[in-house]
Amino acid sequence: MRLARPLPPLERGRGRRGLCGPALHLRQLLALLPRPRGPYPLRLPHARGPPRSHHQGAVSRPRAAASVALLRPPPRRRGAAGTDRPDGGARSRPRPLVRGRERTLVQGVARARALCSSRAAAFPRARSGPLRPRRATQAHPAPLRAGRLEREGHRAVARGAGAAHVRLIGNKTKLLGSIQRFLEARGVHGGTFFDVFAGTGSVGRHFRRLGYRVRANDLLWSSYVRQLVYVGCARVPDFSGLLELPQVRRRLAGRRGRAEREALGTAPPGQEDLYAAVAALALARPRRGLIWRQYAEGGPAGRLYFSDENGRRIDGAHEELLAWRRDGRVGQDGFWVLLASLLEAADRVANISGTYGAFLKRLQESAREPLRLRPPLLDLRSPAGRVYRGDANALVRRVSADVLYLDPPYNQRQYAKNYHVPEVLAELHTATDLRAYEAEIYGKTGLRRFEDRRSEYCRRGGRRGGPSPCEKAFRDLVRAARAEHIVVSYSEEGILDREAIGAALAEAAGLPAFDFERDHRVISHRRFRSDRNRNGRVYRVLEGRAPDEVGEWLFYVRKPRSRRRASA
DNA sequence: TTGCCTAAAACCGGAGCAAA
DNA sequence: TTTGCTCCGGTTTTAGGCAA
Repeated sequence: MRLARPLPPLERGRGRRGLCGPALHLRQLLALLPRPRGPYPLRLPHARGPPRSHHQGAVSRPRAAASVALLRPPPRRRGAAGTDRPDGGARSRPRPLVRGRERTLVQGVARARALCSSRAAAFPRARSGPLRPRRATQAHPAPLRAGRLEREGHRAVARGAGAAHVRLIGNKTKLLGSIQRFLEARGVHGGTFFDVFAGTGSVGRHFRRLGYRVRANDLLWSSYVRQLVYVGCARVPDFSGLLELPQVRRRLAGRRGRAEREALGTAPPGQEDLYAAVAALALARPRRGLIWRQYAEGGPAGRLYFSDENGRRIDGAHEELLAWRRDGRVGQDGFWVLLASLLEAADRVANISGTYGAFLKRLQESAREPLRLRPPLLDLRSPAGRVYRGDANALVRRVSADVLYLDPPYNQRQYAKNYHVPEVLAELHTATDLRAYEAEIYGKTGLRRFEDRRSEYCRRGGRRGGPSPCEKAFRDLVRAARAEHIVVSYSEEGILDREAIGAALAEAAGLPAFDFERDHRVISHRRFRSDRNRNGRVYRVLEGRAPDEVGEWLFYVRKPRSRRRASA
């Protein structure tokens, strides 16, 4: 595992991004499922934002509206699921919409018609069973869907033995294939790929599988730990020192140990020790530690993020893992792998409804399930990447790359505070004074201040017509970037508007203006909406779009060598 | 077709800040 | 001092996935 040198203390401000998703509920880890390629991008949740007065577009409105109308699915017959809903059958699949040079309008229309007419065949209902691999280079991009996993998502995975699982937040898009094609259409086929707001790291892992040398960064510990494992891990850590401990051997040889090991399934060649280590950790003696006290049922804080038993088991496993590291029984690599396994297991039994912004008042069924650790699915065939945990704007000045991928936060939610529980679990090993650390936990939901993990990209601000903190940070980042190819993924509903992003990229590349026709794409999908229409509430409908339709933007710019030197 | 379960965005109230 | 806006913390709802 190649670990980048830890960064100096983080300055307050720019470049923060939580799990981006996305997501601890960790936006994530699907890219490591056993398939060679496949677009499974994940996004962060939206926050409410002020209405946009108009839909800024590089394509004329009549043309866009025509495209949207043609891409709308045919009306569904009554009797099908959801057809009598006031939203007119919201269960219909989202409609892919790609504009621009890779597909002409005529081609797009023809494809849209084909898609609509063959929708049922193209997107059969998900069902359990073997998952079919999907190539990222397939002719049709995967449909985008709001806030849901595809078949390979958590439910299916959770049922499969030994598979990595994580509930995702905000994964409203499936963009990996689109990003890959977007780059390939511009002649980019390899080199170093820097995902500076990595979140779950799904994009970085995807490009790692394609042979890129990936650099991944995020500010959150919970994201960092996973990326050390899924992006930075080059080989299976050595657990021989742990497995020769008499108590560990006894534990694994016992009835529960054998059952636990069996439940994990067959280990891939060379990973038998990893599976045994995970089983040993899963059987750690439960303890009443910080997680139980602060976040579990029965704990004195009264926060219902975990059941009583799971809270104690998380504490027991965490404390045992720390002891193993302290005694030299596991090395740093092994520590990260086991910690990632624990983080994912805890996430699966968290009593929440998507984010950790609030716990549910009663334990939901999944939270009553016993904590189950699973070995992370390591990608050992692709080149290992480097992982950072730091300020994006500072880091792009230090780390050069062929491709810089930017997927900054685009809403006003600070992710550290929406995913504080996994963040606490992930960073707890860094606390030198546990009592002082615990004393800083406050509020109904057990937040920590996380001042060092606030992101300028979540700040709208900018009254009186001036640029927002978000826009300032973005302009600074692309100006300072030391990369030839810059790709930006951003939500249509985000803080930045299209013109601001284009202007910043043009300025960074020394262009008079950004060429939206050539280097900008919109991928359309359906917005997830949990609220019904009530009390006269009016939901924003973007101009030229169907109700609940929202787009994901892709931007590209090539930075000439002179600008890269100048910005360094 | 039914019904359970989950996701994740919206709601709401309050604090803080800057302009008028 | 008032007004209007952003930001934050806490909570809930329900569309849609999925299994039976």
